[in-house]
Amino acid sequence: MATLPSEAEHPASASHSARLTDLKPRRVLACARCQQRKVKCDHKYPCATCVKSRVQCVTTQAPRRRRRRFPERELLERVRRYEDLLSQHNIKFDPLHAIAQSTEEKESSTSNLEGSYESGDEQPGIGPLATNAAIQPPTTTTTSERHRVYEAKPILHALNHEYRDCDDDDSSDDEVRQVVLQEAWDQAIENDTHLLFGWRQTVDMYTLHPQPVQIFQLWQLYLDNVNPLLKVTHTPGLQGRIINAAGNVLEINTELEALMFSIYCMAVSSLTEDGCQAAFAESKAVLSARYQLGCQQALLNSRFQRTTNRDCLTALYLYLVSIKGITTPQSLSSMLGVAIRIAQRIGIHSEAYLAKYTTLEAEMSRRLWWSLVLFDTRIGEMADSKAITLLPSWDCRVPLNVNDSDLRQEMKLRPRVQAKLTDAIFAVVRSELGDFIRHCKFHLAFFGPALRPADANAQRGTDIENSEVESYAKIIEERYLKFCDLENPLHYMTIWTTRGQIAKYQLMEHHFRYSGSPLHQAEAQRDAALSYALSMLKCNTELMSSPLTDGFIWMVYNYFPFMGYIQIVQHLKWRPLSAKADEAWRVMDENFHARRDSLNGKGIFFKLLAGFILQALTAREAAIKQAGLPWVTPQIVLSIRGSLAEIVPRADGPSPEKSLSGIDIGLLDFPMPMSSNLGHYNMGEYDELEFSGAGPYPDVPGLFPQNLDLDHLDWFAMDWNPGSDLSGGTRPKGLE
DNA sequence: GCTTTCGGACCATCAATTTG
DNA sequence: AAATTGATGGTCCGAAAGCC
Repeated sequence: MATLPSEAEHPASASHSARLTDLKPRRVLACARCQQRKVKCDHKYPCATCVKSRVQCVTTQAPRRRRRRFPERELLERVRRYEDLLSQHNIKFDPLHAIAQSTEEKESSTSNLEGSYESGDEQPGIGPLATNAAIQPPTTTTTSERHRVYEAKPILHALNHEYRDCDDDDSSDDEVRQVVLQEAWDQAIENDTHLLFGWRQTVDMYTLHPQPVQIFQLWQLYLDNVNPLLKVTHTPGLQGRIINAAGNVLEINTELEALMFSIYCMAVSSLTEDGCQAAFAESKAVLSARYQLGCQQALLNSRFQRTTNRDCLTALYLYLVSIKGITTPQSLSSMLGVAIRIAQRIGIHSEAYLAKYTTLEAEMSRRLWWSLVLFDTRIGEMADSKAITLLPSWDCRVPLNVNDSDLRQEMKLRPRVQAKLTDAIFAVVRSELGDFIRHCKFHLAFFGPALRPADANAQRGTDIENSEVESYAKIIEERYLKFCDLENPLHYMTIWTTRGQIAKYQLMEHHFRYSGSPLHQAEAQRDAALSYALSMLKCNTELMSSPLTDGFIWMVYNYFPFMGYIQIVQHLKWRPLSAKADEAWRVMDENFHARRDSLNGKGIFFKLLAGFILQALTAREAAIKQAGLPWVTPQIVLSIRGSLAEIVPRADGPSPEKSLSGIDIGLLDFPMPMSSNLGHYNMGEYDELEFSGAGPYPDVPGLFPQNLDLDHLDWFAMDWNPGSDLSGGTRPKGLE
């Protein structure tokens, strides 16, 4: 006999009205895998069957009970047909659909007004290529003269036009041909979607959706915590579609469904563990697993690998952002490569293609492209990717600094940028900074040497006074940051993220000038490098410690000021008692303190960070001993000592080797595997100090017992997100 | 011999309909 | 309003197939 969960266990299973069902938590169904396998499920998380099989258990919830199909729709259809016949034969009658008709007409004439749906479920696809209606004649091209337009010449076009008149440049032929070709491929190869996420499972998608109330909760969280930073969805257009979809999760088109699940994923990932429990009475792990499975399935159903639909690509992008905490940067970077390739196939990287779309579509595509590229760049840094996309090899313009409400479906021309402070300020400023950086000499030297101007090498070092980044920093401050309000969370994020990024780029530019250069760095120049590093940490501390960034903290975790730490520690080793040393220790302490929750006092990354800082500490101890000065323990050392005591139980036996600071050196002794992740980032003269063998303190034997090999340290790959599984010490192997 | 797959029996739920 | 009906949805037994 089938054994359903008892009523006591699942109060919602008692008979009551549908409205009550909506308010009460729905009963827990068999997990997705047991449903699929049709085997008994104990309805726990994880369930016994999944535990036994050692697979991820994904809980599902019963959806609102489907209303019984009402035959009225069929009757109305008949009435409509008979009315049509009456109309055709000029027979007078009282039309039942007078109201409906006028509503439809009104909708079609005003469908482009602000607040109207960008595209309903039943409307044609909204992707740039999915709808011809969205294509504008190229005469309205928005390409400005100051931008060169790069348009890849389609080889098919060239082949077909070889024997035609030069004037006969009918690009519509090409488009038709392209569509026909794609259809042919679609027919020839029915199913290749399993290549990335495996085969589609038989799990019913609607069981993975949350209740409508929760859908709106998640949507609101997304609007509060995610959308202000990424701006890859158009709120006035999307909101209506989500409201519609939430009312009937059984009939959502696959692309919108993927987008909804990716929004759920992002909303959950923007929450703290406690916040998630408070809002949804479930752990982040459980909800994330459910929505990630839903998103994967919806993406598979949308055949995302061959998609031309922007919703689908946006969903893939948001999904990838949301899984950052549970993937290695290497895997994520590979997946982002897929997303970038899809974006390029759609053409959103190119103004020549974007000119063919409506203003709204083109603008949203630009936002998506930039967001994708900037995320790919960061993950590429972490994964030590040799190929990054942030290069001057494409011409998609920076998104306009306009509000969502300034972008309307019917617009023919780009809206005029009037306000400095729009709801897209964060996305715009970081894209502008990215646009500037991708053309910088130092950036090209590190990431795109082949694209560097021929004289760039000669220029290095000779124009020391002429810092590209410094000049641009002033422009950004004048153009945007000075208008920002430090009380406004989004502005606060914009100010400190931008300044932190600029400090990082100044540091990189500094090393571009001096790395391998015959010019010797004066102390003042080294101090400048230190001040950039300190600035990186200070900006990061502002972001980490302010309550204003609570909702945006998921983004802050993406930018650990790794280079800043390296620079500071190197400086402190080189000049342990310099004038700025005390400030450097204080700044590190403040950042460490702000980061403490995310480090959580445990995990391999904490040990790495502690071991790294210990290098500077050891140099300080030696210098103080030598100078005969009194020892004052930096605050950060006390914090590390406290955290270490928590994570490493004191073993009995001979007392371990201790430094002046009281830190057990042995506790931080671990092998250093890992690939060279700083290969592209030369530390300049510090390399000399670090690896020459003699070191800066040749007369102090055994100075660096924990001398971490900075050139082989996987710092970029560290994930400081407390929600990350990786921070628990499960990776990398060999360090546990 | 163990595991997986899946047809379909069985049961719960609840909107619609009927009854009193 | 209560009882009844019947469509729909969820569970999981157990036979059959697959795998080692």
